[in-house]
Amino acid sequence: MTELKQMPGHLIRRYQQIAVAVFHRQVDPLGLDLTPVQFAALNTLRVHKDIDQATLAGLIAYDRTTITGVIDRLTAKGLVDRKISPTDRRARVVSLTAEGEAALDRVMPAVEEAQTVMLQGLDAREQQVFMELLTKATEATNDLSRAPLIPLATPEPTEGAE
Amino acid sequence: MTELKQMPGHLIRRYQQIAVAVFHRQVDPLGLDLTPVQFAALNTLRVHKDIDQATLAGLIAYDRTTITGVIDRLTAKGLVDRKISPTDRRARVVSLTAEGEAALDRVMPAVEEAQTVMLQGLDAREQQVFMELLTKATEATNDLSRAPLIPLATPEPTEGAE
DNA sequence: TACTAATCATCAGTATACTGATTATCAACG
DNA sequence: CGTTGATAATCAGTATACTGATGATTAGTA
Repeated sequence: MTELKQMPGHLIRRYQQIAVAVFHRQVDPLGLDLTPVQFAALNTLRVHKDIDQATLAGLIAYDRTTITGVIDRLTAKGLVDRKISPTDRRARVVSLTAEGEAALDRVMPAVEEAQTVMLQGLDAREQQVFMELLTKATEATNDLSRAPLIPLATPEPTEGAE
Repeated sequence: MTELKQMPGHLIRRYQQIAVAVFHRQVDPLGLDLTPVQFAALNTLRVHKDIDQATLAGLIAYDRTTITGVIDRLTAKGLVDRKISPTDRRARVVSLTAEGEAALDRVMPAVEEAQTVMLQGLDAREQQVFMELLTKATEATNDLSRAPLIPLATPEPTEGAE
């Protein structure tokens, strides 16, 4: 496998660059000045209210260091609010502002369209297979990343199945 | 598709981060101080001798701006040589040094192992399907990137095809 | 309680990637 | 030959990502 174009790592890097370009192509015309990472943070904060930065990082597989800057910028834009946790003074609890909520509503359709564009080379069946295999490959190697995905602890741990 | 984990863009970003981590896990112990992008450049320069930076960028789908820094660092390490093109004084012709060649030889097995690790969650059949679909999806969206893959002009242009 | 280990956020430094601008050079054309 | 447009490389500025370190705080424990 000395051929670069046959290496998964190389293809993934290229595809990620394309994903970012497609995101901006869809989102920038809205004039919202959001990046893919910033969108992911906003989207997650709508579902999980009042979580600290470390938890947020785990939910989206960010590096803890990276998220400091991301939240800095989202705060500067007034889209999120960051304050010291009342239960742990080390932690910073992040939450969406009303502006953040509105921005998320506006950007959502564009982001969904971007996902469609990303997969435009594949037919419906291929898209499904691709997403399944990508999910499977990612889950199997999740722990090899410095910033693994860390789901919230589920209240009821299902025995046997994980 | 409001679920982040179902968005191809999000999964691709995660998988790319994993790819980088796996690369370093395999390569760093060799003490070579190479990044995935630097490896791709070296690997391509072995196949294509004496090409300028713009051509190299096209062959690996780099941004022209990015490659300036990459070649800077590879030059500083003594792995590549950069000189003004004898036929076009705007262009810089890049070539592997003997040290670059040796580094590439040393790092190659580690990089190949990294590709295997990346795909460890998939069986042989799934790996093949995944790579095919990833290649197809990437090719279909190549032109949406600021840094598309630009193959070398083939000597014989196939008629009919665009 | 005092000590130690762990955790949260942040900082410093480096390496991709991007946008947009600039300089040097080349190509094309009248 | 001179002007115009395109191209190669680079620079300035911003945003991820990473490594490794630090300060503040919490948790665990003797």
